[in-house]
Amino acid sequence: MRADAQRNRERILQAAETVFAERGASASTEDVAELAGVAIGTVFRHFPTKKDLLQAIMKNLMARLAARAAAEADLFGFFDYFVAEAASKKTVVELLADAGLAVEVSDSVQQFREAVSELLGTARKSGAVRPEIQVDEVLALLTATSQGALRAGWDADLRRRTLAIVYAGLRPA
Amino acid sequence: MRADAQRNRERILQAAETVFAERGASASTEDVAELAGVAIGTVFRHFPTKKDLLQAIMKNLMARLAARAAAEADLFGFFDYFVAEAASKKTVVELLADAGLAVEVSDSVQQFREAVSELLGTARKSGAVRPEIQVDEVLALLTATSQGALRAGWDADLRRRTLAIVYAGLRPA
Amino acid sequence: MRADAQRNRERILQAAETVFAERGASASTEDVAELAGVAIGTVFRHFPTKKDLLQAIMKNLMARLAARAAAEADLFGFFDYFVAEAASKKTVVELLADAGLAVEVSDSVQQFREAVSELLGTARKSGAVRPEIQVDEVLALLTATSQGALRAGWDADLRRRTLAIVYAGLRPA
Amino acid sequence: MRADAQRNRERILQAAETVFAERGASASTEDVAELAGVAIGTVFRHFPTKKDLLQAIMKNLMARLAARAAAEADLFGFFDYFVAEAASKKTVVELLADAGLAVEVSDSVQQFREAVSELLGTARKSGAVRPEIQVDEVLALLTATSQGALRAGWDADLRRRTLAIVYAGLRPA
DNA sequence: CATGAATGAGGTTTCATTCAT
DNA sequence: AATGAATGAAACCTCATTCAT
Repeated sequence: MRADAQRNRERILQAAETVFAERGASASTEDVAELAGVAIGTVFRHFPTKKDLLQAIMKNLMARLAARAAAEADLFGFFDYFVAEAASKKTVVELLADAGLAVEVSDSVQQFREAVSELLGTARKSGAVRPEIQVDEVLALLTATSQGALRAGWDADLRRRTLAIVYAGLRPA
Repeated sequence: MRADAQRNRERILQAAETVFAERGASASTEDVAELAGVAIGTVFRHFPTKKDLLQAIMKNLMARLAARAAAEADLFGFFDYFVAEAASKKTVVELLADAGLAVEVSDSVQQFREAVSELLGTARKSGAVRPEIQVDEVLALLTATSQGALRAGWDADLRRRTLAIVYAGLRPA
Repeated sequence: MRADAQRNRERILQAAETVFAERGASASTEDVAELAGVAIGTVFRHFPTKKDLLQAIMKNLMARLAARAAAEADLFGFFDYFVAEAASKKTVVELLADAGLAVEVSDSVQQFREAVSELLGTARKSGAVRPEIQVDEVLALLTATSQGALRAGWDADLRRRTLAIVYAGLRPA
Repeated sequence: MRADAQRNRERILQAAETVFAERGASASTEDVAELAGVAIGTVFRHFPTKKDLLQAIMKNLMARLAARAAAEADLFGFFDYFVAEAASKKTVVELLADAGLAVEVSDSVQQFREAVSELLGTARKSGAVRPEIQVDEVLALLTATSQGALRAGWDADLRRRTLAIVYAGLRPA
């Protein structure tokens, strides 16, 4: 791929993330093109369908989240970060949870899952989380609370109180 | 309203609930009309805009949920029911969480909130839930887990394990 | 026709005149029914198509104008009245000028024409109007200036100055 | 703009003028597209709303009329031309008189007004028109007679006789 | 490769007219 | 006769996708 094509690809992804984050996945591809500063044809050359574009964003996002999770030491800290982020990103969570798209980004999802699994292992060892809790439940709670935070527009205080309950549920009695 | 009109209104609402539950709020009004067995004009006579139709569904739903909550004795039992229901209804949860629509159905939302508040009061008195927990957090968790159950397609077992964590978080230590 | 049916017919005509005068001939029949205080079906029972309703209004109007013209002594006075009226009635003029409708109201048009002809005769005899001017031109100028007054929104002063020119054109040199 | 796009834009404008001239401003955009030989989307790409399309026609028309007025030496000659043209163009006159649209084409209207003003000046100087007559009245008469010619379907002879009266009104006694 | 104009299916909404109540 | 709910064609407009330039 030529250097300028690569540059375009990245600008499109960046623009798409912004646009879809602000207006949801039903925002138009034309708006993405405009923000990216390219013509609509260029978007479709890089991502043949809108679905492809959404998947690419998702992949990108999962990779970043996995990196973040890998760099983080504390499960609850990561949880806080993740849910706070979700509150400001519409698509992130829409896509995270949408099984229809998830199938074809399984690689990045897998990496993300492993990073969270790692954090969970540490948390269990340190006694911060009950030993019988598995990564699936943690991911489920992560998804659920992100969605809630995003779609119901929790304020910072409600978010804190709600997560406190979830954390209490994860801790040993 | 004439009897036949009333009957149609209900068939439309029923059809709309089904259609939007299956394909989300972006399904077409035309499909609703077809399933209801009426012409498109009839849908728009009863609900002048698509938004009106969505709001009517929402109102309906909240009323049913409030009734269910009022009839239920146990907070956790209601929680189980609610989240299981959500798993099979796309719109329910989309709408529940969408503030844009919520504004004009606030009456029914209010009733629902009160029914949940009642359950929470009972649960607190019986010692099943910590006294400092408020109705906002319970609603937040309800929304969050419904969304999760719905959008991420949790199976029955994952749902059970995830809710178990939430319940543990609500109980006194 | 039963007395109540007759009453309804008149209320509908009255309402139609108001509604179409305010919002033009593209206003909806439903709005006419509402203002008349009858159901839409009643409007269509009395006037099987919208065109019929418009024609009936036109007929009504022409009769009133003919009466007014017959009662008036001075051509220019009638002209003033007519154009001032037009300025506040959308449909009047739309319909007056629309040949498509005019065909089937020719009776009333004929009466109106004769009333104007009468006024013109008087004006010619008194020397206020040149003898070679015929009723067709007077009607043409009547239509033209009404349309202008209506659609271009002439204010009272512009109307006066414009009509003054027309009157000067009608008078002997 | 690409050459083909420019060509399409012009074909659409041309088609729109024809269609609206024949059937009035309530003719459908779809019919315009068909006559222009483009898809409906193309019309809306060039003119995002129907109103925009109507305004563009209006602008076009005013420019042509202004050019014609500027090229003409004689006020009465221009008047003849204008009213004869109107007789074959529905929209021309509908739009000319419709203040709702006029607001945003004021530039072209202004140019047209000035061209007529110029002709009027010449006519006054040559003694063909009374000195106290202003451009507003001339424009008013232009609008009025165009509307009349158009909507009432004056034939060539009636048009001539009617305009003769108007011209007599404009001339010094 | 990039551009951006063109396509056309599909969505929401309006409204004259019909017809069961 | 009156009612008003139902019909469905037709209007405007959007947007994912294709393709000539």
